[in-house]
Amino acid sequence: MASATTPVPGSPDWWASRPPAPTYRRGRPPMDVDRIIETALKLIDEVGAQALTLRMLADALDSGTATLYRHFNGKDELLALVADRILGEVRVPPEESAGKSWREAATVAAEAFHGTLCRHPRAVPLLAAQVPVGPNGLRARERLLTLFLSHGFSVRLAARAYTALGHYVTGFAIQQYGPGSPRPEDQVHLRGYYRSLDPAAYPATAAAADDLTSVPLQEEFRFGLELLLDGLEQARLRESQVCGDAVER
Amino acid sequence: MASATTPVPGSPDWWASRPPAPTYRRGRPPMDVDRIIETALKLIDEVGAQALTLRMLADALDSGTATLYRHFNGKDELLALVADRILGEVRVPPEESAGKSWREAATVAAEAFHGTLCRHPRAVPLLAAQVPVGPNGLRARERLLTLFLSHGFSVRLAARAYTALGHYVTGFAIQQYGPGSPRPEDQVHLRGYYRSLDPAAYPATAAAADDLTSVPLQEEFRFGLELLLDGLEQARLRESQVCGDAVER
DNA sequence: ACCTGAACACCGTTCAAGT
DNA sequence: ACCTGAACACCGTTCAAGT
Repeated sequence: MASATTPVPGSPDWWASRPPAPTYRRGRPPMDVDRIIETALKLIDEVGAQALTLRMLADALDSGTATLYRHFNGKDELLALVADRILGEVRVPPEESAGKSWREAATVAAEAFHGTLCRHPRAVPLLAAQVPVGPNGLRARERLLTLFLSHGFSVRLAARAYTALGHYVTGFAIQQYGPGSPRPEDQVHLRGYYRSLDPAAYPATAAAADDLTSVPLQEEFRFGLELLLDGLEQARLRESQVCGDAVER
Repeated sequence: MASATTPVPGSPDWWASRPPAPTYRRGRPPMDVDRIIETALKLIDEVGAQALTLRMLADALDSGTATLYRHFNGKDELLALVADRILGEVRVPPEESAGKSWREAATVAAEAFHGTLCRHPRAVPLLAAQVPVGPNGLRARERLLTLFLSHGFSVRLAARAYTALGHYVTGFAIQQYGPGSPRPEDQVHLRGYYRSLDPAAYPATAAAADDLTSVPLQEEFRFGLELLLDGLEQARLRESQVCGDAVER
């Protein structure tokens, strides 16, 4: 029943089959694989994950493509490692969340995640492509789940809240930075496009042209986030009314 | 200021530069480009957009790769056409929305969109990668905006509601069907993985392992959608309280 | 006028030969 | 034991030669 094939890079099985700590072989410095990932991320930020070439990466490292294969088994593995590397950049100040409500803390966490994605726009498709289960992905998931649980969410609702928030942030970022809209000034282009449409055929779109495009994306992100949190607030109230039990104090 | 380069396939400029009607040249039947897209979609459903090869497509059409270039300028253009083709599959029964509330109608629309994405799981990255401004994308946007406007939403709120819903559906689908989780049985794998984690290091994730993975994804989709609609309902109430004016009847 | 075989530059990947 | 030049199969794309 269980397949004997190599696990898909980025999948749970793949991460589980990796050496637990960053592959310290013998007494050599651990610079190797980290430096490759760091350089790959820098190149991806410049040209995009699609356009990144192993030859390009090898050149930047003053090496050859064959050498890269001593540290990972192909480009897919490299991209999975880079994706988790980016997740490791998300910084949520833990001291802040102490005195704050779950809602404030969730807002800070979602915006920290979104901010990190904004710093690596060309890498967003990497993050959106799969459920992040690398070490840094696990850490982020754990932190967010703990946040909800510690504020009285049931396990069930906490799990759903995490998934909904994660989907929203990555979904938003990929539409914001997808390959179809690489330039920031595309909003203006898009507005002109909506305006130029036949008002008879597209009355609503033409009327909403400005509102569809003029809103700063940061503000738009906040708006959708507030919608989700409003909904979560109601779900939590419903839950505590029906069951009357908080999971923990 | 304006660049003289070829517009990016899938961008507004690119769509605008295309022949408005499906390129009827002379009196030849319009089967050509449509048949290519149809065949490409079938192949993408089987092997994924990444693995689709122009040679593979040409073979399936009993032709050569060079012939394909007579109908579009490269693979990116083909993929943009396929993406809009998929959007054209979304069917929202218009008669249904007549007697329904905006909330019911929005639910039907979101689930129709989600259902279409579920029928083409391997093509989802195509849809998530950019703002859809092809003819079918425009049609869907127009329909949804009209829905909100006709139920008293302000233009501003309607635009944001559309964006939030669209982000949610595509964001959800890409996480559901991304290349990292191609198989349906991966949920079970993922649960085993969460359970196998060190409970000391990941107490919340281990505790929520079942809730993170056992929920049917269809139900999970509904849950997040309800959250969004709850939030929209509140935003609409706030809006009508403050302004006191409905846009139209 | 339209189609296409054959080539081109380049990709990810492999391996035998180096040190 | 570790590295890597050089090759391999194959990709998207082009163009001169066919009909």
